[in-house]
Amino acid sequence: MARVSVEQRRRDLVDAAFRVIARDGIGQSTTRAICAEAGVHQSVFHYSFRSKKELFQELVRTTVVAMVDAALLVSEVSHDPGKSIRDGMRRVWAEAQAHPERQLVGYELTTYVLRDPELAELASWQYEQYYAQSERFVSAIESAAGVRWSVPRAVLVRMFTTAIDGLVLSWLAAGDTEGATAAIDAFADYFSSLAVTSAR
Amino acid sequence: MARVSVEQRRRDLVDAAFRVIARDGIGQSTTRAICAEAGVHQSVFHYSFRSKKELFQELVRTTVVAMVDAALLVSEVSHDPGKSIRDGMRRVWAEAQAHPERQLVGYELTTYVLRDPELAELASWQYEQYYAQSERFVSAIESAAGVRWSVPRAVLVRMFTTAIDGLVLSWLAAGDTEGATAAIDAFADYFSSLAVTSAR
DNA sequence: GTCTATACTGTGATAGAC
DNA sequence: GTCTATCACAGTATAGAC
Repeated sequence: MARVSVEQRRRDLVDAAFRVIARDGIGQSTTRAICAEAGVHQSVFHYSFRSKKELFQELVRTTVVAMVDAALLVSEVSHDPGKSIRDGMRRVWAEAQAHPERQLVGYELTTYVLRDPELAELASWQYEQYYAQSERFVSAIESAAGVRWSVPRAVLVRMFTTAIDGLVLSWLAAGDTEGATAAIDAFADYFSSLAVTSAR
Repeated sequence: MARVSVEQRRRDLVDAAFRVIARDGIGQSTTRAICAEAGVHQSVFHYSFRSKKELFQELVRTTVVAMVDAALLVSEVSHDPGKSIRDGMRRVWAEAQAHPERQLVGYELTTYVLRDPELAELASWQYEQYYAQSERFVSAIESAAGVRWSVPRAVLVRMFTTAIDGLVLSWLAAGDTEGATAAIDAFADYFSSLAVTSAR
């Protein structure tokens, strides 16, 4: 094995850990399995990270950032708020369908960190990232379409995020693509109906 | 230890497993921890269940039934559809706040069984139970208030279930009670607005 | 800096004495 | 039916040779 920096080793192991969890689940993400996936000896683990917990902190951060980046393309917002919302939700929905394992990893990491007092703050951080991404999207629509909302923006953001998060989880579990898609569109119609032309 | 039937032993171990997971998380639910919680020796496990997986099958079934039973009291439906929906959502929300560990166990079991091909069908069964319970509630409102809905009933049921499921998960993670409550009420307003007087 | 070897504990599961 | 003892292996972590 080539000599690489500790920083690179840590990135390699975090990437390997994600692949192991995506493929086999968080219950199988042992230090041995992660090192095997990264192609290094198991003892490499403990001079790259002080503990398994330390790797998981980095793993949650990088995974959530990757999920958020993949989710919403604010650039695709138009003057039509209804179309923007529907397109945005469908885009996120298509992304989730394209990478279901990544979504499942997200839920596994949430429940995992909630069980460890030292990691639990990562769960709230994770959902704050989701809300922030939704808020950027909602704000972009406000600007592009010149609208406000008939509910507080924070409430809309919460409902928007919840609708997607809840539908993806239920779709992973129940596997009912048509029902989930119908619900996505119905939610999009509702959120669109909350837009009111801004009095200027 | 008193001699008890194998059926009783299985029930005891399933109950103990639930308590272990509720307290310490699914990652700590080893056969040893479960037997210690039940007050029996570890070797008791394997003449009550053929494997750990067999216990988990029973655990998922009993836990989901208990969650569904605790959720919605259909009896409290009135002639006012808006009030019925808001009260129903608040009741489920209060139940979730009263027993957050039980909710978390629900999410842990979902992701757990999704990772095991032999157990994965339990995840779809779980969400079918949720939908069925929501559907009973929606149907009760239809009858009591004499209304229909401006979207297909199945779509309303899906949105209703998703709103609660998603809000509980985000509340467990982010811990924002006020925000979640505001979103609950906003969703309730929306679902109420879907009621239309039945043409008879 | 890297890897081998290994410590030590925890894991599901089983055999066999009582 | 119950319990002790134990298996075979997987878990995190470390010491020390190179």
